[in-house]
Amino acid sequence: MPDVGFGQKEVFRLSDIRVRFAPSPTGYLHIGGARTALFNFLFARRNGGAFILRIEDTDTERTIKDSAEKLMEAFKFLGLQWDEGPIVGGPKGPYYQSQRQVLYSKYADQLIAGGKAYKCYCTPAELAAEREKAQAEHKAPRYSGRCRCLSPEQVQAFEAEGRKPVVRLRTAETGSTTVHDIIHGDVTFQNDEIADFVIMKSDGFPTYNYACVIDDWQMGLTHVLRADEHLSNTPKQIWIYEALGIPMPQFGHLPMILAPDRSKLSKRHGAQTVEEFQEKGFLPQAILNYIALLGWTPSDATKELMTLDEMVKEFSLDRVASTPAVYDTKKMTWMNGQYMRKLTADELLAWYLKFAVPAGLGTEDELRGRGEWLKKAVVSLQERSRTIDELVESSRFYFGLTSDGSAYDEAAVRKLFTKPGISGLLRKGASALGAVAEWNLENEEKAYRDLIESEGLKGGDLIHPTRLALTGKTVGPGLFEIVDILGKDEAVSRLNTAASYIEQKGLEAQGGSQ
RNA sequence: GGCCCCAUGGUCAAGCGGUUUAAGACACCGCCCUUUCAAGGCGGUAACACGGGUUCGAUUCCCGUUGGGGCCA
Repeated sequence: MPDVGFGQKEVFRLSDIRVRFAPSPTGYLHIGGARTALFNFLFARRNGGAFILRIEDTDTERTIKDSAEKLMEAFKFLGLQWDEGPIVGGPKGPYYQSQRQVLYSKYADQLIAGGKAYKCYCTPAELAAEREKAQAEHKAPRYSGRCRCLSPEQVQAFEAEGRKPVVRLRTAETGSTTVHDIIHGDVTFQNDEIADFVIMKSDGFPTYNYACVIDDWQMGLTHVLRADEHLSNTPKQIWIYEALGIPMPQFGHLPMILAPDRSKLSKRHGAQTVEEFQEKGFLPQAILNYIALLGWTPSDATKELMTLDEMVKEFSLDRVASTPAVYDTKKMTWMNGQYMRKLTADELLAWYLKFAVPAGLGTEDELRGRGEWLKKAVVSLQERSRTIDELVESSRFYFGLTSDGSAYDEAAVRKLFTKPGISGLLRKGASALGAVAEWNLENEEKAYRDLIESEGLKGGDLIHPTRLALTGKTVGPGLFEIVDILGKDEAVSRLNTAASYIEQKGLEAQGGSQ
């Protein structure tokens, strides 16, 4: 690569960079696709280029209704904004392949007229027979090329039979085709493996490889960064570029993201789409940060926590790995926790509200009406939650406990509510709190500490049962924080309720022998 | 089946021929802090798939084997 990297030429090229993400609308956006999109996005932003979104919806059988919209919603959620594509438009549209049919036909006709492609009338049955024969001979299944030179009479005969032709590209039987890949280096394929492949199907729709080339060219792409699974398709695409005599982009095949069982991501692997992680209460910045690290490392590999802006500044293709990565939800969950802790109280509350309403904790208006109180409650759980979902679940006790005792953790009841004298102690706690004149954290804690001292107890002897009485659980925020947020009346009431429950059930007698 | 890609701890991953007694993170296990749980701090267990070369010297380069993945149908 001579004279690259100096002077105006390089500067001009950098600002000219155009990349794309081109999903098929056949389902949700899984994290592999999201990662490919992210790398394209980062590469474009880093170099001041354009990031294009194109929907590859020519395979009408596999296209799932609304999934293009779902896909775009996932992009919106992640904050990956495309510069050209559906909704935003752009100079190279339309950005749905289904609306670009005339282009595919036009250039197919041009290829046929130029002798670079031809119509093939072979039936699926005939092709299957050929393929079986090849397999039996342990050869690559390869089209024989027998429709290459049909006479006008033969064509007429086939047409009369009502056969619908496909269009095949004429390829060479000898020699080789090399992909100059940014990630993998040169990868060479023998031409006899390629054969005359189909570019237009008998139903008039283009094949993936063909439509992809036409669009990548027409949209002026400089780089094609896509998943490794397409590396084997690339020599065919190169043949199309050459047959058309059009400029080729640079290719970069990104390592795949694999499921924990090391196979390709698919439905049976559980949570793996952006939508699913979104529903589980993952933050977009955590998802982005985590998937960025799958196949890429910043120059300081020990600095893992990065904002999108930082990633943009740091991104470079030569730090992209060529090895596939298995994703690990545990690490992503940890990272999500890290990001949750960085949120301001208001941001956290906003996220909380989105999840608390569907979780049945109240209507949006009701929750908003609890304003500052709710914010304090949510913040008290911030350091203890790794997802928004966890945050919401762990907040339930603030809204009330059922009075029949089912709110109390069973194992904890056996351990803490069976101590002789515990109900009386809880009632004393209730009185102590009830007597606090000015309700603030210091006074509440002092009242309780005084009680502990006068009873000759260790702190935990009273604190643990109190936590259980107040929250039904043994884990949670600091006790006095809980007391303070609950408020005097509620705290007193819950303590007395617990005491009554213990008395009614005769729990203390059960623990008497301890 | 043919072709292609890949190979450092359970996972991500640094390393790009000697500076390595092989970073760091997650997970796991201890300890500290502590009213619980988290968070935080400290420490620990754990890896260069195998076999040949090349080289004064290979985790790093080449070949093969094995394993994993993908594409074609």
